[in-house]
Amino acid sequence: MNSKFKIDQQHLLEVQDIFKMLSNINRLKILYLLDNESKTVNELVELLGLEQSAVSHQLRILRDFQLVSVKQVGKTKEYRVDDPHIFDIINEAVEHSDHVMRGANHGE
Amino acid sequence: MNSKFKIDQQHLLEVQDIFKMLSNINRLKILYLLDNESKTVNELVELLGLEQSAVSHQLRILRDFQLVSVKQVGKTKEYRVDDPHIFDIINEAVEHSDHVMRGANHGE
DNA sequence: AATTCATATGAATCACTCCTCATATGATTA
DNA sequence: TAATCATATGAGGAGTGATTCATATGAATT
Repeated sequence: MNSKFKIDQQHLLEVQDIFKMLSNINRLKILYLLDNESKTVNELVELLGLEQSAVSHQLRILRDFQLVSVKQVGKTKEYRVDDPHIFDIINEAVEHSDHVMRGANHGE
Repeated sequence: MNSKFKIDQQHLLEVQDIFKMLSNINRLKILYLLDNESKTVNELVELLGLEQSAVSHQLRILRDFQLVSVKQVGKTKEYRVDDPHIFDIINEAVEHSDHVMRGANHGE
């Protein structure tokens, strides 16, 4: 039998969706930019060099996953990361990336 | 400034690729099936209910990421997970999934 | 309330992913 | 070495994702 606990189809689909959501560099950048610091949509647009529309579309996805929260401030909206736990996953991937890079250097 | 260490474009692209690779339920299933236990391609085909070709295509991706290793055994090839560290990422996503589900129940 | 500033959304387009089909490669056995 | 079993690969097509363009909504200011 496998060492890891069995995981059902339902769980796997959720995990797949989380990874899909994280598999876009602009969403990753947005998460980093909004970590512990709120920013408006236009600020993100400037920082990322993307169309305002593109940023809004990505923010909608992050909102759907309840990763960011919004606060209306005057005419603008301030976004920030609402669920810092998401960085636990991202950081594991960063570590894996480092880990693999090290391995590649050794191997060749 | 942000609480998390800055991460450059290069790293972010690698992280994006890792998440892309993980954002497919069949690859996730294959990883679970090959964890601590080697299986042939045909065994995977049977267990997953996919075409042999589809399984081979996914195995190629997992090989490219050096997540699985292959050993020729007679006519068959035995695959197994080569880098169990990948489960650190997957397990974080599983936990996140649970975490979000709990949140949803509380909230509504 | 009309205008302006800020953000959101829908539709269209382009790119990419995954699967299937057909076929190739590669190892074993007759 | 011919045939067979096991796996790999390339091309093609359906579905999905990301971006852009145009426009809508919504709050604040005049």
